Amino acid sequence: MAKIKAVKNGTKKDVITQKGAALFRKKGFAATSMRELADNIGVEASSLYNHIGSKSEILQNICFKVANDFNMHLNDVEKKQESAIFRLEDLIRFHIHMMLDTYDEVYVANHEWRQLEEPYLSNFLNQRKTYESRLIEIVNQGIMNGEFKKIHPHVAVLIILSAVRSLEFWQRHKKNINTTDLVNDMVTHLLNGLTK
Amino acid sequence: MAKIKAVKNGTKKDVITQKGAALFRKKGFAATSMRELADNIGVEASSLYNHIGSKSEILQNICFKVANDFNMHLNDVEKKQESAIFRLEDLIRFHIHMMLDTYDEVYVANHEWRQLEEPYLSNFLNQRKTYESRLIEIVNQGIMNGEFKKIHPHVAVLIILSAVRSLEFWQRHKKNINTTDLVNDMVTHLLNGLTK
DNA sequence: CCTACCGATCGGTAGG
DNA sequence: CCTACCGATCGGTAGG
Repeated sequence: MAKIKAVKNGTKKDVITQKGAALFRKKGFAATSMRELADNIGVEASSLYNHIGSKSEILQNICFKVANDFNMHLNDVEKKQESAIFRLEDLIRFHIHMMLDTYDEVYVANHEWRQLEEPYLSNFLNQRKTYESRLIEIVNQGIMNGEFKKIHPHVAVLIILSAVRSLEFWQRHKKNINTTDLVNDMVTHLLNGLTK
Repeated sequence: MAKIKAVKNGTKKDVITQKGAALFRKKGFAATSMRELADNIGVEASSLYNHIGSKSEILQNICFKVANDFNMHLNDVEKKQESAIFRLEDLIRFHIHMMLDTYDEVYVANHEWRQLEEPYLSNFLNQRKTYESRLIEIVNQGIMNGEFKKIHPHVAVLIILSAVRSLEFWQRHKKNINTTDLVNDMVTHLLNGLTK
């Protein structure tokens, strides 16, 4: 039974979304054709439309799934009411975890959101802006507490978010350093430059 | 005379490259049509081909121009034989400067290189890998010197390169913080987390 | 899920 | 630099 659960990838729609994410990451959304995606799955292009409404819809599914995962986790972190440094480390570790475990989806959400159509584009950007503001608020609290250096919280958040995105390049180096070392080194670099 | 120099943007080919960079950044390479680019310049699509050989060639010009600028500057920095921390700060400031001054081109080189065709794709990736290795060597020297903490130099370089890329999101915040503050805060965050 | 097909748009060329 | 046009490919639909 465990085997069946491990093998199945959910509905056909889920398969299309996953294969779509893998192709969109490798070639970009606009440069990937529905025929290519269909080939990759093993059906004709027209058959895809029994499970999804349009090519755009695949991109929407990917982007909003990723946004939702990050928002949900941030909700949890905010509820904890721990120190700012604890919450920030939790968030950094979650970002790294998401990047390593759902690489294609996160990559596509980071790079191809520009190809979303309205109103999805505006909605996505709003969500991202809100997420960023909530991170800034956490850093701000840490500055008030005296946990962090007095730098612009905006700049600190930009650096942290970008640093975790650097794992996009990680595939090449996977062999040389193990994940635990990587996460610890990253947290050290990012936080010890921020904590007093 | 100064006015003429300020107005002219070089050859028509340069205009095409610049307008191309602006459009490729906003919409992506694959999602930008030659008719759109031509409209933007104020000619018919077919007229573009008097100045450039193909759509791909525009992307090549952008990516290799950017790669060259970074390589040339790194050559200068390596010649200086200063402390590792001095050279690293110089490099960080140069990256920030490039990002702020030639935003479209750097953005496109960072995001759309995937759309390059062979042999340009391989060549570009090789250049990037070499550039990264040279930065790692600088950090490594700093660790040997005792200037830097003992973290994986690879991880440090990934964080630094990603952090300077975060300026891609900077446009939105330009009004709130001035550039000098930004650069200083960024250098502080990145280096004080790295220096003993 | 497939065959057959649509109108639109693409990058690019010929010829002046 | 433009008009006129090309073959190829695109996302998507009809109908079974």
